Amino acid sequence: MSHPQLNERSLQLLKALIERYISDGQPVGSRVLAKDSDLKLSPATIRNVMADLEDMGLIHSPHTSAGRIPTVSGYRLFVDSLLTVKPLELQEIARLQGGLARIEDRGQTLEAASRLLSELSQMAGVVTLPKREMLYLRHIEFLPLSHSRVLVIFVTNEQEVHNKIILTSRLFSPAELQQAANYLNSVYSGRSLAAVRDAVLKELQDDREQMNQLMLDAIRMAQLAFEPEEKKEDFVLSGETNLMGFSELSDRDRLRSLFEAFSQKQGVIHLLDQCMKADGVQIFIGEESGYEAFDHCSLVTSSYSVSDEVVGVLGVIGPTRMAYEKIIPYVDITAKLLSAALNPKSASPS
Amino acid sequence: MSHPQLNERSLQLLKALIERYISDGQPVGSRVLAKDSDLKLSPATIRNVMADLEDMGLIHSPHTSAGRIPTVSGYRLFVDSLLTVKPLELQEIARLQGGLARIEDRGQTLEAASRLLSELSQMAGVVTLPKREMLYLRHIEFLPLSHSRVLVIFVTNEQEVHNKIILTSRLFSPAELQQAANYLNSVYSGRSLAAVRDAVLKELQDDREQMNQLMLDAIRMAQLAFEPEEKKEDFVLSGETNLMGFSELSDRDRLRSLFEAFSQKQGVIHLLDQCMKADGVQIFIGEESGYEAFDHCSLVTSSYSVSDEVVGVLGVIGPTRMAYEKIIPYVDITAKLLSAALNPKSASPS
DNA sequence: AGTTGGCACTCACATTCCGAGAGTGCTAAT
DNA sequence: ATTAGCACTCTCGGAATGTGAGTGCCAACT
Repeated sequence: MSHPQLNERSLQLLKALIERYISDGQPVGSRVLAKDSDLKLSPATIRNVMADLEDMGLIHSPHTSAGRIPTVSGYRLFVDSLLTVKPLELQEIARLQGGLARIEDRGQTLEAASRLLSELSQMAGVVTLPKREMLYLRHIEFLPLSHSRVLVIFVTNEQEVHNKIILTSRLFSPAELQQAANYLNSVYSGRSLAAVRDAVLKELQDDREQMNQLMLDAIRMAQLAFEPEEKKEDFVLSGETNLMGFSELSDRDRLRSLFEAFSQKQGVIHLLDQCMKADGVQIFIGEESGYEAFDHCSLVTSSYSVSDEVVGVLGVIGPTRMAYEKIIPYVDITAKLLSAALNPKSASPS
Repeated sequence: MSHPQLNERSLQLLKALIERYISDGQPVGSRVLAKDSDLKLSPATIRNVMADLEDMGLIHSPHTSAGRIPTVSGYRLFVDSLLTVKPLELQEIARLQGGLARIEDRGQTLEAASRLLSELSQMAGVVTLPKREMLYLRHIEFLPLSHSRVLVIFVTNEQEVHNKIILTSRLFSPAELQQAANYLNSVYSGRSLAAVRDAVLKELQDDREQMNQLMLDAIRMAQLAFEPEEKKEDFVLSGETNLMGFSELSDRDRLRSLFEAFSQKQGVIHLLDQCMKADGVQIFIGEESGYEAFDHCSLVTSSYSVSDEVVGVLGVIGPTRMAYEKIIPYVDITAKLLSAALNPKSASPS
């Protein structure tokens, strides 16, 4: 067979080439690769193999007389089958844990996680806010504003406060609002917001007969309060400026469209949402993400959870040429630490 | 006198030169200036004047055979004494007003103002969050969390909800917390947070005798809730990416340090705080701001107010070479519109 | 058949070298 | 005081050139 094929040796060379390129940033030529890899082969042989790899679309050369650099498929094969990740040392983990645990405010915890990611990776770190739906309701409160506007305040998961202004059909007295809140608290407290919403809808459809006016009002307000809001989704980004240092992104237009994507938020959120389904570490390389602004970036993500429910995603954004073997464990451990920090503390015997 | 002096003519030429440079971005030579200005002077004469202006440090040439560009002092003189701002057309104002008025959520209003600034100017817009101190308290509420942690929720100015977790000295029952909140609401509602804090401190010092335990507890909690937090200050930034288009900022390191300043926030906040004292439009040109990252930027700001109290600052950030005569009225009007949008609506006869 | 040395060839990149153009400062004339 | 004239300086763009890295292919070797 003169057809290109992926034998053990070519894979080994591909691996060596990509590792070299990741650490150097320079196209890798046959000569350096010959010295770099353990294989005892001459540059000429390596050239043959490299030609095969190029035919298979795993590497390419930017111009005739330069070495080769990995393509997206090359990176993909690399991270899927060739990569050897180094697990972190326990000592290191303990150190990181210290930075995340025991922060009172939730927003600050997320920010700390994001900053942690960016500092570890020297690239950009991102953490989505927890999906509202997945949080469980702890307490709800209504506060009358002017006219028939009512401020709804609800607390979830011990710490987080959300608020929203709703327009009610008629004017309610403070006492009425208080009663409505009491009712809702007694019935729905402890359930997830998604569950509450479903239950509320069902109540409204099913049996209006046996409900008194108070309950009906309360339910109606709850419906308004918990109707889904697309706009509210958000993420915390840190270390964006680190990305300006990388030559592959320092092109004016690329950098600009990347930062524009960051401030539009919407596209990034959509991309991150996709990562919530899969568990474990997930990777998008270059164009794989489908967002033009991310064409020259890779995204390494992992989801995090509260009470065993996946509620959000965090990750690292950097140039496709990144040290995946380090970034992957970083993202992995940060996701676990963040989950631990957000979870209701286990009962601690004093 | 052969000494350089600032007569009417040289000022007129300086003005023409700066206007030309702002619109073109190219160093301005004697020839173009001769044609540009209304003065009937030969290039040679202009050259003499320009040499004088250079001696006075108002302009300088980047190299021997280029035209002149304004220095910081040149710009300063320009904006202080030479600038002719065009007031906006009423029609234009009405259009802008539409975008800002009638947004329910306060956070969104600030964001809208920031975006408005960046869109009008095609540069970056910034709006500080209102100073907490200046807001008046509308309602306060305590919610027990685990152990002796208490979630304090307080509403200010009709719409804004703040919250904070405090650690109390002992465990309080929900009923006790309710009573404390009732007490505080009855006594302090309607006053500014700063006033509340002062009053609370005074209460604690003055006459412990005639207070019952309940009031004392309430006061203590209020003290914890309202103690000043430096960290909470923040601003809303939009259109940062517009800045990447300007050649004078496209230098990698400059751009990076600028964006780093944006994400550090602290320095920017400090700078903006200084603008709160002066009223009317205020301008920092280049190094005047004292922050290295802003060396090549100008900042045009104005303060905005709620209930006739200055509570925050907004402005535009761009390269020193900006169309001040347009930006100044933009910033001015946006500040006024934002103040109007935030103020308690005047009673509207339906 | 796979591997290797040799060799001609191709490019990107840095360096150098003009030439053109813009703009200045100075001086002498008005 | 203003201006025309002139020599001079300096940047910028393009062309020419050399260098070095790296390739592809072929023929020879194992």
